Amino acid sequence: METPNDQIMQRKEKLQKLIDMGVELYSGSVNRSHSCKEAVDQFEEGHEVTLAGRIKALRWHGKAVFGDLEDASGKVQFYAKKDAVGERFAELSLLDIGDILCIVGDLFRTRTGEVTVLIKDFKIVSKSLRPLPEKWHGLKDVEMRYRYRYLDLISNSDVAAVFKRRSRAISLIRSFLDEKDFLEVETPMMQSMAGGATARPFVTHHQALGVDLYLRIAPELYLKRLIVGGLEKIYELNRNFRNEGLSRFHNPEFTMLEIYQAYADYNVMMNLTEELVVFLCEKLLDKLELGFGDKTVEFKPPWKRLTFHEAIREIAGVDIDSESIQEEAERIGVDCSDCESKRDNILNEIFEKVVQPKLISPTFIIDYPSSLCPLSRPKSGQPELAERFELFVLGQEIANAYSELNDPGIQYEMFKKQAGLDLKKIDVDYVRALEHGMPSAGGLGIGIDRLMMLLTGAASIRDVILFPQLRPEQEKSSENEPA
RNA sequence: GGGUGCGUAAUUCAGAGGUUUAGAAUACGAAACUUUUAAUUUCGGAGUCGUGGGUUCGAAUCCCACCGCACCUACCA
Repeated sequence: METPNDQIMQRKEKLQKLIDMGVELYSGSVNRSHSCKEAVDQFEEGHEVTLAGRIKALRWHGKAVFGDLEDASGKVQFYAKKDAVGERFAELSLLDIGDILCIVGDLFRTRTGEVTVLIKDFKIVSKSLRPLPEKWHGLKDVEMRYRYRYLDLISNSDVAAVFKRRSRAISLIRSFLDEKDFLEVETPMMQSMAGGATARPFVTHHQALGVDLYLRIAPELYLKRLIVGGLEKIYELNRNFRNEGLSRFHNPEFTMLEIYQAYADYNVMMNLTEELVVFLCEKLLDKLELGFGDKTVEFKPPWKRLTFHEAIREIAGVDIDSESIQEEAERIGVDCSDCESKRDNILNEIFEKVVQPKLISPTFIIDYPSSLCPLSRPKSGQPELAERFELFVLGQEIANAYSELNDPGIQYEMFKKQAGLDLKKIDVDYVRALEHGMPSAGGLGIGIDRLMMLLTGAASIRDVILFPQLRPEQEKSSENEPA
């Protein structure tokens, strides 16, 4: 019922004119001789180049026009004049900002010294039917930036840089681990039981098998099966899915790096974590000190390592030997109403509320009370502590690691406790695998999206995920229909 | 789930203490211009002020509901 806006109408009219003129649009491959950047960097007066890209600006001068052509490498100016293109000038006059254009021409420098292509021949590769966002403020509306990421990428030049850095980081992680003889593996994302973490899963259904399947919340139990199978050093770098709330730090699907190493323990994984993150900082940023607002994060190793109890004593200033830890908590204003008066729960509450936000530069917190982490191996000689660490940076958890539990008896008891009465929820095959004997092992998980937030200075996880989860777009009007 | 804030042209933003026809810039159309580069000059078109109700002589503006988004908070490895 509504008419599309007049700019779309005008562009459609231009498209029709081009068609009427017999111009072939939306055609096939284009053989470029250079990228825009190469054309500028390798400038040679009079040298012919064939370039292609999106028109980002047009400056008309009657029977001549200057424009900016942009491809993935950068921008180059082109210049077309009626003398040089003859009657095809009419075709040029139907160009719009946003059109995809292939140009053939000779390089020259304008009187201000800018490298420019003097167009001899050209081809409209694709006509743009919708106007681009405003040229110097770019696209600001965050909803539109996430929803229409292509527009964000076209109009905000720094966005591509974030995702290029992310891609480079992923590639560096692989080469770092491959170099150390870790084997990259792929385990099921559709699992008949969603194990390895406690989170609400997404459910789907397999028609042919007639069973419900869960999108994995963690690859952990499959990776450990591979440790049983003798693959000693493995990692998986891929998506996990958790059916929980969205926030600045949570997206329903997120990228996780999990690494397992047989015969290692959490100390080995701690060193590996430190080495990996320092490696990434050096390769990606060429520095180990990052500023975030008024805070400075110092990645220079060795990183601070505090036991859970030390952290609470030193950072929260709590007397952890106190008779009444509850009183201590209340003294520093921590609400423990949900802690069921359990000492470890209260300590955990103090840790999360008071200690964690103060962990700015990378800090390993080690040796958690066993009761807080049933899935890890008790510390030898101190069964009340778990061989586990978490890495915190800027108050956010970045990594989590354990000396893995490999006792099938204890594992089975843990599963039974978690499953309650529903014994069908127990991954008996995993217990069976452990019964065949699993080497001691260190296991490490690193949240890649949060790590990328650090490495790009992003304030929201949505700034490091190309297409973050949003509520599906509503059918509002013909605005949404194809132009 | 709870709280706070925001939603005005294709885009970036003004306007909010109630008053003629809701402004600006970019973008778009017309005219001039064959070395401009945020091109310039002149003219023009473009908006159901998120949606729906209410108060009022009169609402973009005040009130209510809904929709969408953001932030905080809660839940959650």
